[in-house]
Amino acid sequence: MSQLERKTAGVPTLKRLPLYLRLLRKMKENGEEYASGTVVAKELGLDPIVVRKDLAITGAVGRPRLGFPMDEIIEAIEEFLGWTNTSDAFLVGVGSLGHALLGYQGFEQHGLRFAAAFDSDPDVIGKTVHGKTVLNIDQMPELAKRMHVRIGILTVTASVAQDVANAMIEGGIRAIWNFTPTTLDVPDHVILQREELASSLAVLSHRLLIESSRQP
Amino acid sequence: MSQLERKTAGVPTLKRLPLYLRLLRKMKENGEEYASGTVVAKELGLDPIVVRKDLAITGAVGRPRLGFPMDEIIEAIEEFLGWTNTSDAFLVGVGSLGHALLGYQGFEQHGLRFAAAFDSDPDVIGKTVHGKTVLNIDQMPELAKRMHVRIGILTVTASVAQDVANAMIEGGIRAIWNFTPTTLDVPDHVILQREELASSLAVLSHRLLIESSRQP
DNA sequence: CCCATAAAGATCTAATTGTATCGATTGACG
DNA sequence: CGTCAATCGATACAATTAGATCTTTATGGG
Ligand SMILES: NC(=O)c1ccc[n+]([C@@H]2O[C@H](COP(=O)([O-])OP(=O)(O)OC[C@H]3O[C@@H](n4cnc5c(N)ncnc54)[C@H](O)[C@@H]3O)[C@@H](O)[C@H]2O)c1
Ligand SMILES: NC(=O)c1ccc[n+]([C@@H]2O[C@H](COP(=O)([O-])OP(=O)(O)OC[C@H]3O[C@@H](n4cnc5c(N)ncnc54)[C@H](O)[C@@H]3O)[C@@H](O)[C@H]2O)c1
Repeated sequence: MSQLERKTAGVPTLKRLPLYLRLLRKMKENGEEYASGTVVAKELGLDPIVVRKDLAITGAVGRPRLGFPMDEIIEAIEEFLGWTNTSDAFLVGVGSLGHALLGYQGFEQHGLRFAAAFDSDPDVIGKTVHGKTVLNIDQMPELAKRMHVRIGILTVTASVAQDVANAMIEGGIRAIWNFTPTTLDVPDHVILQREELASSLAVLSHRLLIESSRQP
Repeated sequence: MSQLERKTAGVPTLKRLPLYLRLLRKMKENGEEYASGTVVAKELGLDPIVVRKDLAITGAVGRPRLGFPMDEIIEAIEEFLGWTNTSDAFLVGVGSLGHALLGYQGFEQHGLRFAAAFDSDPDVIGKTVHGKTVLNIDQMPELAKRMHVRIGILTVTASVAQDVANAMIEGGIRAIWNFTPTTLDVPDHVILQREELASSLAVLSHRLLIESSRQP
């Protein structure tokens, strides 16, 4: 128990932390010096107890009556998520989705920087997209090794997703953020994060169906 | 208990159902007539027991030794999710993300059709994006009412997300799929589904951090 | 200087989800 | 035609997570 340096948190907690972080940064900009779990909870529509427990896991200590010192709590969350030092990532597949992601400014605030983008389409290779020149996919594994890139973002056509994932792993990439609907087969030591739009849609559809049948 | 016609499922189950559906459709194309929970589980890297329980909730009945009849199980999942009749949806905010979503073919297989797209930018209004003409946002509430659209997809600039959501609700929209980082405040009867990229990234980052500290 | 109070922090309980076990059924095969 | 093996389906068990209660602490007002 005690030999583990860094506490490990449950997935629901991890998913809420970025929401706290975003709100806290905004509150800091407004000049607030302390943030209590209570106001954070109210602002985000969550239970105060959940918020307090989530914040506790990051190691931050709050002061009764005041809450958590703004700088400390922000630092603690960033530290806990590993967002203090921005990580380099490769994006592969500069189609419409890849295009959107490359242009999204929000990632830099979450410790992620696009070190390079790759594609296999000759029409796309060499083009500059949102300030990044698109490189040839063939160079990817070699470059990943040289730059010690650990995160790969997959936005290629579904049918080639496994091949590209293999190439990423060959290049030493240790975590793959998979936006394709393909179920990837990877070694144990590689972390997979699937971004499944269909799943979210399923939750929404089902809730809508339940609501509709309740009061038609 | 028994007066509820349709069973309600937990979120994790709902999120897995689309994965089953996609795989089952592919198996059907390959000419398979039955699908057992075991092979589905193996294919998707899940526990067979979980798959069986998930499939059971849809009401489908399987046959020992064979599995579930392909047509029945597919039908049962679609029915359960409300994907048998495609629903019309409005997409608001045809920026880079909205552009990508409009061009995504996958949604039609998940019971969702973009009835129309809207924006406020005069440079975008009137343009045709992936076969859809972009309309003026001012027309949205009125059109939503007339077409009885129940689903709204939010891909506008974060700062105007609440305003646009209000307009959607004014138009009678009952479920909002929110791709912006804004925490929306909506009446109880409106269903909110937030698509939070930062949350997924947090899970990935944290796992990477844990892995790295385990074997550096 | 003390008291009322808001908020953190610890401990417990309940619900949800995942995991395991066991029997029942049915088609395949010898 | 009978045995076998695979699979469903139900039930029981365990772990995780959400939610609730209670105590402690420190601050700000009187
Ligand atoms: N567009 C969306 O909104 C959306 C939503 C959810 C999921 N997805 C998934 O994301 C993926 C990409 O979607 P998209 O709409 O951007 O498709 P797209 O066709 O626009 O883009 C795919 C890109 O991948 C590139 N590519 C193909 N093979 C490659 C290879 N071997 N190496 C490198 N690059 C290669 C293509 O050149 C193209 O630029 C798809 O799997 C899709 O299912 C897209
Ligand atoms: N691009 C991404 O990859 C990405 C990822 C995650 C989240 N998001 C979020 O999605 C949203 C859209 O991102 P984007 O990159 O497409 O931004 P964008 O600026 O490219 O697009 C925003 C669009 O919204 C339109 N718009 C602005 N105000 C409007 C209004 N009042 N009514 C109707 N339309 C209006 C703009 O004209 C523009 O076309 C943002 O909130 C962003 O934070 C984007």
